[in-house]
Amino acid sequence: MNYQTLQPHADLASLIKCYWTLEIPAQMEAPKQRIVPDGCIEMAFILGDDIKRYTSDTNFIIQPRAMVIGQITQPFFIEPTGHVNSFAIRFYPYGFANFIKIPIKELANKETPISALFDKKEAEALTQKIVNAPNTGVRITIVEDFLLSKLKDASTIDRIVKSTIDTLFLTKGSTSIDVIVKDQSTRRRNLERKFSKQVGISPKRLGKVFRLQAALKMMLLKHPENLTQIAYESEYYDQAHFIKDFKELTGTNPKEFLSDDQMILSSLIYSKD
DNA sequence: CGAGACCGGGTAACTAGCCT
DNA sequence: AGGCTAGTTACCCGGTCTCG
Repeated sequence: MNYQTLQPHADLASLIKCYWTLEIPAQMEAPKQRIVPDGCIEMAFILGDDIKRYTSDTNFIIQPRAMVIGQITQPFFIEPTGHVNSFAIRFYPYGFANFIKIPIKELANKETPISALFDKKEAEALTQKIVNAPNTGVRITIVEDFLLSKLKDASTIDRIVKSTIDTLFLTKGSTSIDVIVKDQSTRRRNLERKFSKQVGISPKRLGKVFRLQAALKMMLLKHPENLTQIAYESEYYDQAHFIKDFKELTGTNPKEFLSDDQMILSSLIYSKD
């Protein structure tokens, strides 16, 4: 397995967190991978064999080979059908809205083919170029040229949205929205509207995702003595609350998650910065 | 039987539709 | 954009379950 992350060009660094590539040779029994929400929006190109995404225990769809995955608020289960070779762009929560015309809310919890987001011919041309490119460096150049040409006004990230997200991230989602609104020159309703437009999910929901990510990181890196400790350190009011959120966002409970090597592996892959 | 893991219900906080 | 309000979700705190 080969997972790599790369940094974006300075002009796009405010919108793009990183690029990543993943290569895994075909396995006889390719395991299902669990993808946990991380608050980011991804544009992904599948360069290897098809990837299935389960929509229930038994039903699945084949993911589009060039797609955008919006905010997710539930776990995604994917499964390779052969060898894995993916190239993806990870956008900050507010980083993708400026590139498209349709409300970003419509991208949540699913894959959208890029042909549905941009001019069809343009999208096809981009996909072809990415597929045919000799290496990741060239792919990044292609994608950056494309994105820069689509970026109408680079300075349109709403400052209030950005500072709200920063606050939520720094406090692991524990700051109440009321407190955030008090410090800003905006009303609650207005902040929600801005989030809906720029991020695609509500402020509270994004905070929830950040808090879970903080807890996950702690669980994976620290090898905790007990889970109660993790709950408190990641700003959960109590264990009950921690477990409830954990189950909602990852599909399993914390103990089970820690005891399954495969889950740990896949969440490390997808959550690494 | 004690400690950690987990569940459920009432209330406070949040979200979203509609009106101005 | 701001304000009101109904419906929804999260918080908090009570409890049970499981395992040594």
